[in-house]
Amino acid sequence: MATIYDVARAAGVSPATVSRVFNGTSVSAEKVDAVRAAARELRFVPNRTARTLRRRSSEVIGLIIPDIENPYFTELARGVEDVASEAGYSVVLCNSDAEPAKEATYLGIAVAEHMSGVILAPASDRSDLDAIQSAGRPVVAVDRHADREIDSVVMANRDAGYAAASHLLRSHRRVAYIGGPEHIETAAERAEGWRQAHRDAGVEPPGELLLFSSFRVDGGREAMERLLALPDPPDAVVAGNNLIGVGAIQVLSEHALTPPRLAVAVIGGLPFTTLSPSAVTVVRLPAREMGMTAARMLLERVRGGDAPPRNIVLGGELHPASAGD
Amino acid sequence: MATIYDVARAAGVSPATVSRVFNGTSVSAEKVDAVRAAARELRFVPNRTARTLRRRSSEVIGLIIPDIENPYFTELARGVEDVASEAGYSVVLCNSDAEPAKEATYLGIAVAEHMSGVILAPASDRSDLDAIQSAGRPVVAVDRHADREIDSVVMANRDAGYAAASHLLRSHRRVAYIGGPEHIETAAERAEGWRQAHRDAGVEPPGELLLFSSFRVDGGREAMERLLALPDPPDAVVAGNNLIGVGAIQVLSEHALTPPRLAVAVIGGLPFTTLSPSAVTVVRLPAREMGMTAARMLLERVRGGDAPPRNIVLGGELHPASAGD
DNA sequence: ATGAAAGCGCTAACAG
DNA sequence: CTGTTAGCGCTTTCAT
Repeated sequence: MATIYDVARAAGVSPATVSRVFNGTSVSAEKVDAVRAAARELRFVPNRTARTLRRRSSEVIGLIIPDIENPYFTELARGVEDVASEAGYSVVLCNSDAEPAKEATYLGIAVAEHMSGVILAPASDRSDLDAIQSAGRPVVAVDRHADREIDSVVMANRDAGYAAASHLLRSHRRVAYIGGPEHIETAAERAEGWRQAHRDAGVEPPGELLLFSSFRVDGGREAMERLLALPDPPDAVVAGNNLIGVGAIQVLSEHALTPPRLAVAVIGGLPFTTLSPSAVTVVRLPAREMGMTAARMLLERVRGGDAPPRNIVLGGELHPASAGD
Repeated sequence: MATIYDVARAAGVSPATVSRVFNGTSVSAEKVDAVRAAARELRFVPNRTARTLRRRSSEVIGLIIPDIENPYFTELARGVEDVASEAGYSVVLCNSDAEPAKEATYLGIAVAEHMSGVILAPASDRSDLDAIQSAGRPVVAVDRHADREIDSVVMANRDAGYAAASHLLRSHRRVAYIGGPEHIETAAERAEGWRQAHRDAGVEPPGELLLFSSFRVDGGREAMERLLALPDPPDAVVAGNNLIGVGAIQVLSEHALTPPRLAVAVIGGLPFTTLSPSAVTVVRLPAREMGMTAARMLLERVRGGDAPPRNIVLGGELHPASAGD
């Protein structure tokens, strides 16, 4: 492990000059060459840890998401990564499992490792951002808002719920909604869209068709079973996210009600659906774009931007479309 | 950002003692208490960067995978993470996109950041491990072998291909295979299992039914289209991985051949399938276990284990089962 | 058991 | 443009 001292000696310059060469400050051409040659010769790799310690900041940004196995979040991660690596930042992906405790651990790591900033999909509405904020590290919230005034980028959840429900209401009488936990903002907002679509269609939202579950496959399964067991079951259903959609459709298939036998609209993409594209309606959520936007906002803050916090809502024009992602 | 010096002053001890308290070496009970109190008071968080610089090793392990959006790899990541965090290590997830150049970049970051070690799903058969190995950092290969003698854990790919094909051959005449790129070891081995199953069934493997494509959804789609266009199309197909399976089934659905109309066996889980569980045969690959095993092996090396490199093959007894993950 | 002191490798004033 | 120097915050001998 060669250091800048080794390189400096080999190139006949001072360590500072070596550092300058690797940081793009002005050095005479000949010395640059000498340093580069020596560095190559010695297989010199700058020690990032030392640099981070000195600079008190590293070129990595943290991304904390609640479920690394949910394609929605990996797509988001993709977006973050693309923008970040373009700008020379690495991103480290942390899985909070939707547990505030794990989230707190990772937030702690972020400050202890001097990460430049964090993009956080909050696990609860009470994320403790005190430590990281007082360390001066910017945080941007994605998917859900944090409990304080920080940059955030979220989906037009209400619109998505509205689009899905009103699409189904055009040709169906009893349109159910299966959402995530009611206390999660995204679930509540999408449900509100569902309600509004009913009202705008001149119908009172049927309370027994509104189910809050979990944003996971088993949540969708269990809720769908309950809906089918109703005395007067729905003839259409809005799935509050991709995984709920998967679970609901699985149950329908098991009951020989594979869509479009019973109509389904899913909020969020179905990247690995094996259904024919026309069978299910999808209201796509631009997760990748959300990641890219969040990354850009974060980098702006990292570079010292101090505009007032902005809240960006993505997907103003949500079109129900066929499945297939 | 309090430092150990601040804590030391507040607690009336030396910085060394504070360090000892946080590293579990012997310190008298009263000083421990004083230090802990002061640390809490000052909201002290040990600076990991400084520790890493001094110790020349950090408690993070790198995990480099070719496709973060493939559930197979996120499941693997889950396994790694569970074992690692249990042992007090964080894992940073890096997406090589199956590009050797990106892989090389991340390998470089791993040494520059003093990561304890790396778990690598090689993007090619010529990963350059010189730098990281000469830095003394252990590497364990997962999913595919590296081009040199290091610990590795892979799937019983041949068996998986064999199990899938022989299952289908019990009730079908023309069983195709769609695999990833032929030069990728996993693809080649699974194909070999498919061939062997034919021979054991007393049939010559039909060359026109063996297609090498890409390990992605579009690869599966395109190959399935080609198979259906054959003069004598197959009546069953083995998908070489989960994404190929998704693509193939999508195409089948579009041609009104939804499984089990045309029989499909998929190598690897179908976590988000929306098919009824009995429609598709799945030969499950224990990705999570692979991650856990790799993490354990890596940690052993990190702790100084110097046994000769081991090669672990997972899933000796692969049972074809119904879909649904 | 505890403290003093010397760095880990790099960067950023500050001179020159 | 270039070199000297002083740390970043922590761990770890080496004494005591």
